[in-house]
Amino acid sequence: MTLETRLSAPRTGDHRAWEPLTGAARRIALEVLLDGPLSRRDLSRRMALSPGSLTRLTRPLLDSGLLVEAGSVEVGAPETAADATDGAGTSPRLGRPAQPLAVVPGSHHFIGVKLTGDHAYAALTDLRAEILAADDAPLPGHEPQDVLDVVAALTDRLVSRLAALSAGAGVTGLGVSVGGHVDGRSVVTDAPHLGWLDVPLGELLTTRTGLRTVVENDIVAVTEATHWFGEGHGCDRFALFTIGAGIGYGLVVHGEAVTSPEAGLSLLSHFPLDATGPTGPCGHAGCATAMLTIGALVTEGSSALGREVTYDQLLDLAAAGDPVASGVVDRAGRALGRMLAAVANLTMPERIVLGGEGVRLAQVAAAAVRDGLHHDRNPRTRDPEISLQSPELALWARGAAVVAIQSLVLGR
Amino acid sequence: MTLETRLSAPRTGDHRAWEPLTGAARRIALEVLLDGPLSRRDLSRRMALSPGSLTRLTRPLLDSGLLVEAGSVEVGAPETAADATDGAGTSPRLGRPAQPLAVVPGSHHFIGVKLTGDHAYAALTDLRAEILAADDAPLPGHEPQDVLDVVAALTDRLVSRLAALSAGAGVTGLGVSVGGHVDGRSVVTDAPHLGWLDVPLGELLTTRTGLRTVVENDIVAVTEATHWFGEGHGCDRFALFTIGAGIGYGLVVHGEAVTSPEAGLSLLSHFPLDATGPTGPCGHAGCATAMLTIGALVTEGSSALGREVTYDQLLDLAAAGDPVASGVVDRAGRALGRMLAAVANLTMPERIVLGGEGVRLAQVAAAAVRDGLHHDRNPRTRDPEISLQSPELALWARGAAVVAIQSLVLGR
DNA sequence: GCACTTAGTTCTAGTGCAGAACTTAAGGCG
DNA sequence: CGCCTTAAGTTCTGCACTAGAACTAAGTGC
Repeated sequence: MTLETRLSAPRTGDHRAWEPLTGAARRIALEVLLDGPLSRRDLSRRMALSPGSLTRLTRPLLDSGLLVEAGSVEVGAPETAADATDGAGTSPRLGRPAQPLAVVPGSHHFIGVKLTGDHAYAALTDLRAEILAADDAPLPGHEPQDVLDVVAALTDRLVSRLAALSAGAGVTGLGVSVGGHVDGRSVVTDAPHLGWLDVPLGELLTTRTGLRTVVENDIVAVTEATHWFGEGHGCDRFALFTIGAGIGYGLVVHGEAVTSPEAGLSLLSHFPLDATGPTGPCGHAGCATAMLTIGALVTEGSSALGREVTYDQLLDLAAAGDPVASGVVDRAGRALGRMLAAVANLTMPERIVLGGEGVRLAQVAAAAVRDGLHHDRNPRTRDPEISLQSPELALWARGAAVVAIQSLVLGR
Repeated sequence: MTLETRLSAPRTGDHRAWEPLTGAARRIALEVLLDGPLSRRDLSRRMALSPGSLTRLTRPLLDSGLLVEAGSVEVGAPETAADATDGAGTSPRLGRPAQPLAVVPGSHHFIGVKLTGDHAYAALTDLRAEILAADDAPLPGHEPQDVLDVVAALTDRLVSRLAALSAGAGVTGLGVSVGGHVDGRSVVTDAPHLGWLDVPLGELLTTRTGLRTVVENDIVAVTEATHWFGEGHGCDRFALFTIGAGIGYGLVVHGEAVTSPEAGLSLLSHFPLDATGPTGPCGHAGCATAMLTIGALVTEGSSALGREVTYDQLLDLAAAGDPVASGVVDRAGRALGRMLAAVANLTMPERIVLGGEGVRLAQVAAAAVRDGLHHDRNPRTRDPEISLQSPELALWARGAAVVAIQSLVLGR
């Protein structure tokens, strides 16, 4: 160990900065990373540690460049950060002002790649999962070798982009997400869209790119991103429901994502929502796929209107009051509401986050969604908070990057 | 502290035995309580502690009489316990034999009371939640005073029974469960069946009985009992679904019960299961209440058969092959299957535990339940394990006792 | 300027853990 | 029968981390 320490020069931002962290120091870094600038006093309260311990524990974190005292530094938006902290606290503005600690987002960088059946979407992020650059490429084939080539090429390009943005900075980790089942954040045991069974993608990419690589199911990855840095932040229990080409569903309970072997199986695709609804390709009448996916709505809308419309055109028409389009959209909205009622009844979340490329449905058909939600809910309940996520595709790649961030920060 | 130690004579089974426990010692006691006899070696592996620490930490637990070395003692079934441990391990039967540690179940006793709108059911249990005696009494009224009187009378009677069973033993804690919402395991904020709003039942009973008292929602309490000592034991994620006069639903995720403010609201009562089903008192067609409760099935069965039948008679007829009874029962079984599919799809449990007085439906209509389950499940999924719980009413009171046990063991 | 309040630091004593060496209790084997 | 092997459990020592007290720092209000 002493040998290794001597050999590797302690550069600022070196990813080794995390590794020797003891339990308490790790937790401090994690708290500050997730909950923005926090003073030592805040931390001592949160973690039930004495003030003295905080001085001792934070010093190496500051020395290593992972944290800074946000009061005296210009990272990102200095005043905003300071204001937020001051305003948020019990701020009697008395006594010595607190010295909030913040992570230096640029101290580490990560790359996330989301794989679909025919394309790879990549994003470069900082330690707080802010997207600095994005890129994508088609997959020439489904052989693991094809995918390795594409991911390596995307990674190379983003590494160069990062070098251009800030000289000397390197990438700490790579995260890859894929539809299907992933074991131990490393082995793709079953990915139907790629036709893969037991491909050790993590290992293959670690040797190919030289980056510490983790792999996770795509919806689990987005759920983690939503939990750590997104609309589910600070929530002990929330559900993520995405609408797009398909239906996605992720669950966080007790501050931790549920990662069952079934988490990647698109369990809600055939959830029954409207017995009188159209029948999807699966043969189920009025199932979630037939009622809510973009494809289903485009088909329904085009047939009802007597002409081909895109998803956005359909929603625009409904928003403008077109009765035919509204009929189609409201019916879907009502089905969405009943879906959310089922989620709320069975998982009791504090919040439900809606996302995916088709999330605009929830805005346009907001009243119908509420209707459907209340129809299947006990009137004594309070509605869960409902947050909408941006429909950007880059969020899927960001999810993969967050898994890489977690791997570093949690040390596993 | 030294003073206090000197003042309180260290009696065996004194409930103070738990209180000075430090974090690690508490966890050891908890592991041994929940996972039966464990050797120090087992514990050191589970808790990532050195063998030396185990010696140090277990000594006071043995001295206080909370634990015993199960190899040299006759508690309950000595040979069975020893065999189980030996058989379970990697048992190469080489080297020094492990000395399993076990809790002394009789070192503490608890009373649990379940309140309904018109009755109180009480149970006396040991530290492992085994029921030693049961009792019950009608409630003369809904005033808190009426309920206090009944609970105090039942408690007195069970304390006497305990004294008769084992001289000198006392009761460590009292748990009370009630349908409705309970705050902080103490205050009944809303109990519709009793017409209560914000009754500080925990405090009232603590002063009235002199026992450390905790209060919890009834279904949460049964869920905790199932989790710690019942069919959900050892499960990281499971759902409990009870069929009786109403529908009950509890959820454990990441080894912890979900206790949202909504957990006691009977959220699944109106869950839609069969659009063509009968309409319940709530006005929903084919909701869980209308399809699955004992009352609904008795009504359906009696009307279909043209004569009054009891629940058990209906199930007997169906089991014997009566086509009319089978029609009613299978339809309910199928609805139950679809209910379980929804639970499985949305919460991804390892196991679903079925309980309640009407649980026999799941046995008699097993094939229909499987049908309904598969109808709404992705064929790539594996069925969750399904366990049946005894339909005994005493389990509800046991649940209340378990909450009292938890209060002591977890120190909150 | 001075008291007051709260944040953060320094120092010391004590706790609790790991790790190594040792003891104990079995089976295997010549 | 005695010795070796294996694995569980114990004892002891050093170390890492923590709490707590006393102290310093940096502001506000009078």
